[in-house]
Amino acid sequence: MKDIVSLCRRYLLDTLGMNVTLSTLVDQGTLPFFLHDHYIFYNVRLLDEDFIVLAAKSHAKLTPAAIRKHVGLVNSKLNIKPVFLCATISSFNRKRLIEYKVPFIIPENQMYLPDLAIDLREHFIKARTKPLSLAPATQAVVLYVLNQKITDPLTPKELTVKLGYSKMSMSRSISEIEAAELAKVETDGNKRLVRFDKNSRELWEKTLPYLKTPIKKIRWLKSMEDVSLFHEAGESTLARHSALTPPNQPVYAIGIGNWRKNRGNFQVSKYSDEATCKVELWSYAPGLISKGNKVDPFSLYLSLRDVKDERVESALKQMMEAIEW
DNA sequence: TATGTCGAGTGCATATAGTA
DNA sequence: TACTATATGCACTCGACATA
Repeated sequence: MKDIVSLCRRYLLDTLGMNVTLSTLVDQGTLPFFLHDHYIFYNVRLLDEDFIVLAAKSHAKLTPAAIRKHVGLVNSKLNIKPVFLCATISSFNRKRLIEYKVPFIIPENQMYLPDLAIDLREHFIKARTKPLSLAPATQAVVLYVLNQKITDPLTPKELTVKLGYSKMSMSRSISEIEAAELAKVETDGNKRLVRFDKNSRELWEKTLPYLKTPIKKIRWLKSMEDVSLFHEAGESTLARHSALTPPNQPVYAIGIGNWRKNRGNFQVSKYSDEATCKVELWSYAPGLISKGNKVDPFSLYLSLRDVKDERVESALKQMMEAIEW
């Protein structure tokens, strides 16, 4: 919290040439208790006017409407003009705050103080942090790039066409890829271009910590009637890439959405011993990425990397070593 | 300069699954 | 059963560009 206050002081000095002091509000008792969960309050004097600064403890849960309500409450209780202060803001929320005429300061970014006829804006810092793992749609994008060996820059629209996700999902995926520093994201006019500038091996190694198994669920089928809906997966495919013995019950994969659409057509068994094959329900459709009727080696690796079996571990190593990067 | 088009970003809504 | 988390789409808006 001390950081944002010093950032604010410095920002006011740089932009308005004012060396101000933010002192902790003494008379806090008159303010509703719940406000103290969200803000720390400071007094500040700007251009001969007193203000009370509501420094957000965490802006994540504060919507513009809530901030407007809180600011109005503080104004009515203390009869001093309030100013909302936080570290970052999205362009959407900035617009809403301006619509609501809520004075705010975003250090090193923007200051909106209508009472002082001040509306300074520089640039918007997107509150973007490194993801812990990639969304399934994002994982599909990276694996598509790896499998198809794509080097040309891609737009969200192209990815929408190629992978069948909505443009919004692809837009979010590109943001995730940018946040994880997996590729360079550039803008060309109103187009956004994602350029995977690493070689395949570098991209795979850099992406690996963010990747999850594609398997959401396992199902057992009494019979396999329409094999065209499925891609060969699991140990069945791994056996083709290595010296591993194929399993007695073949393993297949299908996107979970495709499974839901067709599940009335399958004879599902509760028990593996009465099934003829095992089906993995994947978070993305294996056919989006794979070129043939088998799942791609990268997704296969992710689907089996947690299997604690020396034979599988050895076969996976063998398969990955054989990949032509 | 005004206007239309299109790509992109956002909050919110919805469906689904997991968990207490 | 209710609540929560996750994943994705919808509706809307903004901004850049092309064209008249």
